[in-house]
This record gives sequence, C-alpha cells and structure tokens, in this order.
Amino acid sequence: MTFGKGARLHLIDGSAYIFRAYHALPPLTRKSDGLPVGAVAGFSNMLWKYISDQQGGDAPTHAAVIFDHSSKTFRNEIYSDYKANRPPPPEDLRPQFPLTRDATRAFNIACIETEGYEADDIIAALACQARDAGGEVTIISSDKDLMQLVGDGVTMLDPMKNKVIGPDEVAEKFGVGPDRVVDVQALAGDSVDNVPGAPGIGIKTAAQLINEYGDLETLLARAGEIKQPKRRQTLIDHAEQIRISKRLVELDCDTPLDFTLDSLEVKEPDATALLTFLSEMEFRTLTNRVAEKLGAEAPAVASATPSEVAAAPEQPAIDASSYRNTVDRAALDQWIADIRERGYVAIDTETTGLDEMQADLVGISLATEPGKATYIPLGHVAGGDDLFGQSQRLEGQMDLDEVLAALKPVLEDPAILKIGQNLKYDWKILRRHGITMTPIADTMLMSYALNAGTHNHGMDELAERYLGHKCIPIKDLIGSGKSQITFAQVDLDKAGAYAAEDADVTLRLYQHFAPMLPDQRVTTVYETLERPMVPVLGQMEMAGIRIDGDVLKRMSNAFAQKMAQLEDEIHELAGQSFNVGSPKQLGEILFDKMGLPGGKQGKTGAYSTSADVLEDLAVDHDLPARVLDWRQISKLKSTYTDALPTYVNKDTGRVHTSYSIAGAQTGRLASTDPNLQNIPIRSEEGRRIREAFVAASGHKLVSLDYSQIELRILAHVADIPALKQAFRDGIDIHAMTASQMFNVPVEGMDPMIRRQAKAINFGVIYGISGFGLSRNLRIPRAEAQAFIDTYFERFPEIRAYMDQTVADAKRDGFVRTLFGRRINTPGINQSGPAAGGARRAAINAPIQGAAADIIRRAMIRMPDAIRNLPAQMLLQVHDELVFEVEDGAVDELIAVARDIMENAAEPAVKLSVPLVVDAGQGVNWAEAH
DNA sequence: GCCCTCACG
DNA sequence: GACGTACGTGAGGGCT
Repeated sequence: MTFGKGARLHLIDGSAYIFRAYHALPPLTRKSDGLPVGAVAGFSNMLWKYISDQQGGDAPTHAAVIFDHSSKTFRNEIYSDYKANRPPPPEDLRPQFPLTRDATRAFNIACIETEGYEADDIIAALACQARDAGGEVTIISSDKDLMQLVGDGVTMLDPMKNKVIGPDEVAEKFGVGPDRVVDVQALAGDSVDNVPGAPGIGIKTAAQLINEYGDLETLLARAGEIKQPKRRQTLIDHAEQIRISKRLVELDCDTPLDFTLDSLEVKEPDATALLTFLSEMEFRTLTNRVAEKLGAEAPAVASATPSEVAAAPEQPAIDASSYRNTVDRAALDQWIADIRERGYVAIDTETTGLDEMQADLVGISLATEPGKATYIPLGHVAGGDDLFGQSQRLEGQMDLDEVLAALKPVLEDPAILKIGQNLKYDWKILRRHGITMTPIADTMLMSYALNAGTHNHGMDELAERYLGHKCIPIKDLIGSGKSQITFAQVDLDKAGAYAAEDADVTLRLYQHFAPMLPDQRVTTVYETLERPMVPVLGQMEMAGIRIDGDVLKRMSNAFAQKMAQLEDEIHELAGQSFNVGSPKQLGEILFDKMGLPGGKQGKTGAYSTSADVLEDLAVDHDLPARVLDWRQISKLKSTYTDALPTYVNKDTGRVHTSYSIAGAQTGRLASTDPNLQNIPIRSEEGRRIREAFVAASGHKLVSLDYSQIELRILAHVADIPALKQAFRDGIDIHAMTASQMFNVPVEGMDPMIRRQAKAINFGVIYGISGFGLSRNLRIPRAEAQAFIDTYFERFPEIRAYMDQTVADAKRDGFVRTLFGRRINTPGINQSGPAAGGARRAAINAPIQGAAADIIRRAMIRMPDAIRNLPAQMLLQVHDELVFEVEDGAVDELIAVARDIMENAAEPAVKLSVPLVVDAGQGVNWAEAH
C-alpha cells in the first residue's frame, strides 16, 4: 500500500522502551553463557504485547521502532553541554543495545536509527511527512519532548498507562497548547537533558508568561514590561541562553531520511526468524507464547544451570499422555515398592473442593522420577444428571479405604520424604482419613524461601517459570462459573492426565529448588521457619474456633435497623434517593449536586469519597457524617455479622480459617476464608463482634500478644542505645520518644504530645515521609517534617540503618531479616515515584519480617510445649496467639506459652532488648484480648 | 474482573 | 520543580 490518506503510522520510541525494560526487570542473564539479557527480554515482551494489542480495525498500516544512534548529535554543536550530565548507560545494559535492534528486526518491524540524530528528530520528520501525506500518526512514547508534535493527525500514546496524549493532555502538562510547548520548554529548561532555560523559571511560570505575551519572541522583546523585577531581569540577562534552549528542544521536520514511508508497511512476523531469535536468547516463556500464537512449534530452549543438570540429568519432557492410572492392587504395590526403594515420593490429592474441611477425597497422584507418575482414582462418579440425585460411582477404581490402608505406612514412614506443592492442603485431607504425613517437603515453601518478593508461588506459575511447562488448567476439566463441576465428575482419563502431571511437576520443581536452597543460603529459613509450619497450621486450622451465631444474628438485626434509619436521613439531606453504598453516586451528590469542595482523584476520574475525605467534610456538613456512620455499620454487617455464620462448619460447628504460609512478601501469614486476622477491635461497635468468638463450655479463650515487637526489633537491628535502654527499663516507649524529641518530662505528659510521638514511631517503621505523617496527624506538612528532622537528630542510628538497608537492597537485590529470611526487592533500582515505594518496602521488610519469624518460631515450638495441657492453639494475628484452654489450666497455659513466646528468638538470635508478652483471658475474644 | 473502601497488625 | 507518598494483608459491594 502506498502511504497516503487512510494510512496509519505508528512510531515507537525504542530507546524509551529499552530503558523502561531495563529498570523494570531484575538483572537477568542468559543461562548458557551469562550474557545480560534483562532489557532485551523486557523489550521483546513489550514488542510482543504491542503487536498482540494491534489487531482491531484501527491497527496501523505502517510502523517503525526508532532508536537513538549515538550520544553526540548536532545539538552538541549548538550547546556543548547538551545532555552532559547524563550518566553513561549501565555496564550490563550496553551490550544489550544491538540485541534490541535484532529483536525489532526479528519481529519484522522496521528498525531505524541515523548517525548524528536523536530518535526524536527522526520521529518528528516521519510524523511531518506522514501527516502531510494525509495519514494519521501515533507516537508511542510518553516523552514530554515529543509533545510539541501533537496536533492535527498526530497523537501520542503512553504505552505504560495505555493513555492517549492529545492536545488537551499536553495543555494539562505544559499549560499551553502543543504549538507553544517549545517556548515553555525553552524558558523552563530541563535538568535531565541539561537544557539551561531561564534560571528560577519552571513550567508553571513559563506557561503563565507565554500565555500572557503570546509567544517566546514577543515575550523576550517586551521583557521590560514584566512587573516582577527579578523575573524581568532574568529574562533580559538570559535572552540568548533561552534562544539556544529553544533550538535544543525544538524538533523540525527536515531531518534527512534515507528511506520512504512506504518501506515501513506492517508485515506479519516470520515465525521461524522470530522463534529462532527468542530461543537463542533463551526466553522460554515468550518463545512458547509466541509459538502458540503463531501456530508454530517452539524450538528447544536451553535452560538448565550447571547445578540443575547435576540434580536432574536428562529430564524427559512433560507428557501427560505417558501416564497410566493405577487401578489394581498389583500396580499399587509396585508403586509402593518403588517409593520404599527410593525413600521419597511426590504426592498430590484431588478433591471435590477447595475447603479441606469439607472436600471429599477423589484421587491421589504419585511421582517417583521425572516422567514417572500415576493417578489413583478413588471417588469419581458419572458426570451427567442422574435419576434421584444419586451419583453413580464409576467402574475401574480401587476401594478408597484399601488404598489408604496400603499407603498409610509409607506416608507415615519417617524414612520416606513426602514432597508436595502447598502440602498443607493434602496434609489436612489425609489427616481427616487418619493419616499424618511426615516428613514432608513443600515446593511452594522452597520457592517462597528463595523468591519471596519476586513472584508468587502457585504451581502453574512455578512450572512455567522454572520448567518452561504450561500445566493443564483446572478449568479445562471442571469449567468455571455456574456450570462448574467437581473433580469427582471428571472422567478418569482426563483426571489422570491432570493429576499425574501435578505430581510429576512437583517432583521436578523439588529437584530444581533443592540445590538452590544452600546456594542462596536459605536452607535454615526453609527448614526452621517454613517447613515446620505445615503441621502446626494444619492442626490449628482443623481445630477452628467456636462462634456464637445468635450473638451475630442479634447484632446483624440491630445493624440493619440502624442502617435503614441512617439511609432515610441521608436521602433526606441529599434531597433525593440514591445508593449510599455507591461511591460513584455519593461523589456526584456531594461534589456535583451539593457543590462541596474536594476534587477528582485517581486515573478513573472518579471523586474520592474515602473516610479521609468524608471526615474533612463532616466538620461542616451532616450528610458526610451520616455516611461515615452508615459505612461503618455496613462494613460490620456485611463482612462480619452476616458473613461469619456462613463459614461455620456443619460437622464441627466451628469456623476454620486457612492460613497462607507463602502469601505475604515479608514472612507474615495471611488468613483467608474467612480472614480472622482483621476482626474489628478499634471501634467499640466493632469490638463487640469479638464477643461472638467464644470458648467451648468449660473452657476459656486466652490471648497472648507481643508488646511493641516491631519497635523492639528496630531498636535491636538499628542499635539505638536510647531506645534499647528504654525497653530494658520498661518505660512507656512513646512517652520516652516524646520526651526526647520535645524536651518534656515523661511524668505528666500531654497525651497529644505522646500521640504524635507514637505516630512517628510507627511511621519510622514504614519509611516515614513528611507528607504521610502530616496526613496521619492532620498537621501542616512543614510541622511534620520538622518532627521527623528532630527525630532523626535524636536517634541518628535510625537514619543510618535505613540508608544501609536501602544500599544493601540496591547492591544485592534483596534484604534479609535477623533470621536470614530473604525478601527480594525488585524495583529498588528503578527511578521515579515507583522507587519511593520500593525503598519504603525494603526498609520495612526486615522489621516486619523479623517479627513474623519470631512468632513463627514460637508457634513451631508451641505444640510440644503444651502437649500435656488441655489446650489448643487456634489463631495467629501477626503478633498475637489465641488459645482455647480448659478452665483449670489457664494460668499454667499462660505461663508456658508466654515463656515460649518471650524466648522465641533464641538461640538463633540473642536480642539486646527483652520481648514482652501481654496475656488476657475470658469466655470470648473480646474479654481475652 | 477491576476499583473503591475499610477491617486488622 | 514536580511527582506521589507510611508497611503488610483480605473481603464485600458497585459497576462494566
């Protein structure tokens, strides 16, 4: 097609892609030879995503990726310091530049660079030509220097935010239209590119001046009329420098091009060329993905590191058709003999659901070496509808009890390792059948010890990342949504392929991860903080906690009444009826109809109606105050009083949460289905929900919680003498902080002062900012910043610790807790706003993580310590453990459990501050806490 | 399935 | 000079 009317040209800013890819990804290297390829990988992924996204009716007819060629351009002749303070590209990025060109060509997209010109110049020339020929141009970049090109026929697209940048967006950024952007840039200058501009003038002022005088030349000619003396003098003194700046930022249409627009026509990628490139780069996931999409065979991708090869030589490909179901005793006995001989087995159970307390066992799969796996179907039924709602058991399955009886000695044999993925699930299922698996290994927890912070640890993700294998999705077997069936209804062949594959994959993951634990120095973490959690949490979850449904029911009714009443009042105040629960509708009422102050927020453009905002409005208005009340009650009702009773198990009459061991980045547990780690306590109405968590008759609930554990850890790791002494002396730590900061005595301290010190103490743990503290305390930002400055002056060790932690994270790509837990920090070397978040997370992780380690250590020792007491450990809430104890044994339990908790760090770590545990007891959780 | 909001440590 | 801002979670309801 000849370029002309109707043609659509996409111009991709290649250099921006490269740097974004480089900073967004950890420093990957090609496994076979160590060549750095992280940026190439990210770049290729972005190109692939771009191509995949361009399938609609407005897909481009022409496209090109444009690169910068060299750092010296004609602009250096205009101004020798242009881009002079830009650091050279990182060592490991440099060899990747030519590879990104290769990648572009492999994707069959035109690849353009010209000696002596920046990518921006070429983009400008192409955009002009294409526009003049009657085509439409989209520049894929968020570079502000390109915004001057926006106009008729030319738009930009921010590839990260997927947001179109048109004249309005340009005006929003620069305060002037695209045609005046260069004037503003000339005045404001640019520190990144070292464009001087006019000193003391930023974009805001520049836009104001240009809007007042029309354009830059008029402004410079009439500079003498400017009222502000300093500004006037600046413009007069620096007129020449400003004109040079304009020439630096200005892009013109006359960059010589040695090719035509027609040559940029979009072509289909050549499958062979593309797949060859990707497999040579050893991008396994992308190779497979591209092959699948193009309907081509993926070439083999080299993968294994030397240590992996040693662990698992010549693994056969994962092939679901190679497995055979085990359906008779002779075959089962053979498997058992094989397992006994080897001393290990990978195991996976298939059930009718996700709730281990309710799901029925449907089958068991086993694997003993890569490629050697089987499925033992036990409870499969006919799929279709049956006569009386009775399910028809399928032929060709062994008897469940017989199989379990045969496997039990193996599964409980202390000399045979049972390997699983998320083995807590299978452990609980089998425990319900009287089998207690031990010893165990868990590939999910191995990955967590190694890779926390980098990615999640589900089997499908691990298989894809580390084995280059895409597992059969469960949805392919049981469907989804309303028509979903249970695994019991899946036919035996399909079930066998799926289940045996899971065991096979688990075994391979085990072989992959096992040698890496010592390599990465996380063996101790895995062995002492991860693996032992499985039986401990398994028992806690199976114990469950009793809930008084009547109490919740009564509260729910009361809440319903109160909500209805509040709703009426709110509608009355609003003058119309609307859904109070809809932030969208509420925002429109508050800000459009009533005209209250409080602007738009967020990328969706919706009004924020968060509690923060409503609290400010509530000072002068009744409606937001009522909405706050309504929200609180609505939350309590829907999330707690209504939802909790639905989780009561029919058989046990108790609620059984499930803890994720590998869910949180820091080592904390997370509680789901239901979440029992966020039961209300801060408000009085909410706190009463805890009255419904009750002990069995003749028992009490006992709660033990660590006092200030994170601050104590901070005092220890950052080695802060004043803080450590205060903890040793048992002084009120927030009052002590306030006393040090504001030079007031601890005795008779103003509670407000103490409150502020407390907020700062917590803020420090989170990587404090003046902004955050000012919002939290509702004080002016300058005041908050002054507090923080004083704090760091009084406790300089904290600043040093924070700087050191961030430096470590930047150097290593991870931080560690006192106990060696490794938390990876990808993104710590990013630049821009995202870096702030990564920094704070890196500062917080060792503190939050060490606290998590300590309570894990206590929990792991607890079952043995309390084995002779009539007591059970039921819940963990980050720094709190909840027990159910017979009435007569409460005091003894408290003594024993407190001792374990207070000494949990030892002997691994000798803390320089004491750990203190507070205890409470009662018939319900509200009393006990 | 995403966003907003809010419950906890 | 501007950006976006406390760390870590899970769940329910609205809306598309």
